[in-house]
Amino acid sequence: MNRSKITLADIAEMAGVSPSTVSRVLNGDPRVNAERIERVNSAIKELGYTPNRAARTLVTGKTGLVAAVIDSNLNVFSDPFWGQITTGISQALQEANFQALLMVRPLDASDPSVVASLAPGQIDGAIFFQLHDDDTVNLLQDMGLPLVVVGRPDESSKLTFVDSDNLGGAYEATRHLAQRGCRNIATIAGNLGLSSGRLRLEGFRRALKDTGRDCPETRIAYGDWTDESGATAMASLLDADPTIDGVFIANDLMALGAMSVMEERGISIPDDVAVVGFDNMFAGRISRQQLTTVEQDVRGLGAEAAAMVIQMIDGGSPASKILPTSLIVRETA
Amino acid sequence: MNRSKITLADIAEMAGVSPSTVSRVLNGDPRVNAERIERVNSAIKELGYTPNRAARTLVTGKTGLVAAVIDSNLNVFSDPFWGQITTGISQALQEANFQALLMVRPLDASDPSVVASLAPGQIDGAIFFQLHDDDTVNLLQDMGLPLVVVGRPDESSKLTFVDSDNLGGAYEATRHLAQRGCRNIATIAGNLGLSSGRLRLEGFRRALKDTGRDCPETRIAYGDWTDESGATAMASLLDADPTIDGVFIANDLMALGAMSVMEERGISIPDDVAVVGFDNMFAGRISRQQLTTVEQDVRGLGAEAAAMVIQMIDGGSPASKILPTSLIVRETA
DNA sequence: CTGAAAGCGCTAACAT
DNA sequence: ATGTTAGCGCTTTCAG
Repeated sequence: MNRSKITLADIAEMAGVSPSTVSRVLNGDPRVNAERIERVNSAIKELGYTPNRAARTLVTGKTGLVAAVIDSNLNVFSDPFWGQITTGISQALQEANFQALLMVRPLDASDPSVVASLAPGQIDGAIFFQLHDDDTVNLLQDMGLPLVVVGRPDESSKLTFVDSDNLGGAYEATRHLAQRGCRNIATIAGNLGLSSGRLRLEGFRRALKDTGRDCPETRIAYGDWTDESGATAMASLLDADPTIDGVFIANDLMALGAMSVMEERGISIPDDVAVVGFDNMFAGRISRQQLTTVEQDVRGLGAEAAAMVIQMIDGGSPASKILPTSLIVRETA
Repeated sequence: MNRSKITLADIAEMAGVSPSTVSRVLNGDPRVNAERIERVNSAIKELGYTPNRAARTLVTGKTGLVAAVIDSNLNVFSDPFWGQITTGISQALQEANFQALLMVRPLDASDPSVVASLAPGQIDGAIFFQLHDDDTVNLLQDMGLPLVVVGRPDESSKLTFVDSDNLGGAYEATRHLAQRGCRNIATIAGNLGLSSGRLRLEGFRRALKDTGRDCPETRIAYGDWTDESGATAMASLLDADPTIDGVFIANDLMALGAMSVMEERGISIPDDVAVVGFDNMFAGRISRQQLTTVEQDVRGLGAEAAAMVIQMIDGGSPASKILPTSLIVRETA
C-alpha cells in the first residue's frame, strides 16, 4: 500500500508550495493564504497523509504522550474503579490530542528504568494512581515532569491531586441516617492509614455533631476494608451497644460483611438497623438487600486528572481538586 | 534537570569514541572492543543518559508502541476483567521493551482519525478488545498493522485471536455436576449472538452426552447475561421440570439471579440443586453461598495477546490461541 | 573494529 | 505571506 511513506515534502510538491507552508497549514498558522490552505488540504486528503509523530517530537520536544502510572505493588487494578478512571483519562487526553501511555509497574524509586521511562522528554506528563511511595513521584516532579496524583497523597505533600470528597460523602451518608430517624448511629471505619479512611470517619463525626447526636467510642469500630473485617466489626458494635439503629460503613465491602452478620442475628435492615456504605460497588447493587451507598464520580476523577496535567503541560499550575460524591438511596437506608 | 539534555554525542565525547560506537554499544553490536564498551557504559551511567525515543523512531521506523484498543461503544471497561487484561498486556509489553498505548474510542471505520492514529508508522502493533465491528480492524490489518484480538471474532474472520476455552470450561463445569451425582442437569445459556455464549452451551451439551445424560430442550433456558434474566430463566426451568438437580449457568451474574429464585422457593443449594457459574466474578465469592464457578486466566489473556503481537511485529505469524480455564469448587456444587 | 557522513520527517528561525 | 536553511538525536551505510 501507499501507506505512511507519504511525507510532508510530498504534500508540498503536490500542492506546489514549500514544506514550510505545509507545516504552517498543519499547525494552523493564521497567516497562510486561504487559497493555498485549500490546495494543501486537498493534497493531504488525496494522498492520505498523516504527519509523522516522531519527527515532530524530535524537533518540538513534545511527545504528545501522558503516562498513566499504576503501582503494581498494590495490584488494585483488578478493581473496576481503576478501569473506569483510565477510561476517563484516555478519553479526556484524546480530546486534547494527547495519547495515554499505560504503565503498570513497581514504582520503585531505586529502579533507574522506571525513572528513565518517565523522565521529561520521554513523556510530556504523568498521572499517578494510589501511591504509597512518594519518593519516585517527588523525584520526577523535581525533574520538572508535570504530574498529578489521583487520590490524596500525604497531607504534607506538595503534589497536585484530584480526589473524591470522602469527608463530604461520609457526612451526607450519616446525615441521611439521621434524617430517616436513626438516633444511635454507629460507624465502621476503614484503614486510618489512608486519607480516605480518615476523612470518611471525620465526615461521620461532623454529621453526628451537626445533627445533635453524640458519638461514644463504643459506636466506632475499625475494619480493614474487607468483608470479613466488616462482619467482625459489626458483631462487636452490636455486642457493645444493642440500641444501635443505624450504621455508616466506610466501604461497601465491609457493609456486605456487616449485613450478613445482622442477617444471622435476625436483625432487620433497615427497620432495626439502617445501613449506608461507600463506593457503590457492583456487588452492593445485586446483594439481596440493595445497599444504600455513596457514589464517587470515577470517570470524573480520570477526566479531571487529565485536564489538570494538560494544564500543567501548558505551563499552568492548577489547584488540587475535590470532586463531589452522591448518595444513592436504595433499600438498606 | 540536566537530565534529558544529554545526548549520545555527549557520551561519545566523554568516552572518547565516535557517536557510531556509542550507538553500537547501545544496540548491542557484538563487534565493539570490550574495553570501549566499558568506557561507554560508564559514561552513560555517570551522565544518566537515556536515549531519545523519538530520534530513534525517526530513523528506525519502529515506535516501540503497541496500542490496546477498547471500543468505547461497548463500555465494558467498567468490568474488572478489562483492567486485569490491560495489566497483563502492559507488563508483558514492558518486558519486551514496548510501551502500551491505551485507546478508548469509538471504533468507527468511517472516522479517519481512528485509522490515522492506528496506522502503521504511528504504532508498531495493536491489540483489540471485544470487537463487534470488524471493519476497522480488517482495514488496519490490510494496511499491514500487526494486530491481535482478545476474544473470538467471527468464525469467518481471518484475524488472529486469544480467547479462553469457553467450551472446555463449560464442559468441565457440567461434568463436575455429573460427577457429584446430579442426574437431571439443566443450563442457562447466555447470549448466543456471542461466541462465548455459543461455546459454553456446546460444552454443556457435550459433557451431558459424554456422561450418558440426555439434554431435553426443557432443561435449556436462555438469558442475556444479566442477573434478572438468570432469575427468570431459572424460574421457568424449575416450572418446566421440578426434577432438576444441577444447573450450569453461563455466567456468574445470571447464576446469582438464579440462586435468589431458588432461595425464595426454599430450594436448598447444593443439596436440592447444585449450581456452577462461569467467570469467577467477585460478587460470587462474597455471596451468601459461595459460588462454584469457572475461572478464566484473565491476566494470561493479556500477556498472551502481547506476546503474539510482538511475534507478529518480529515478522512471525503466530496461531490463534485458546487458554485453559479452571474450575473453582466452592459451596454451590 | 571504528569513524565520517548522510539522512529519517518535521519545525523554526531567518530571510525575503 | 512564503521560501530557504538548519538542525532535533539517532542509526546506518560506507570507507577505512
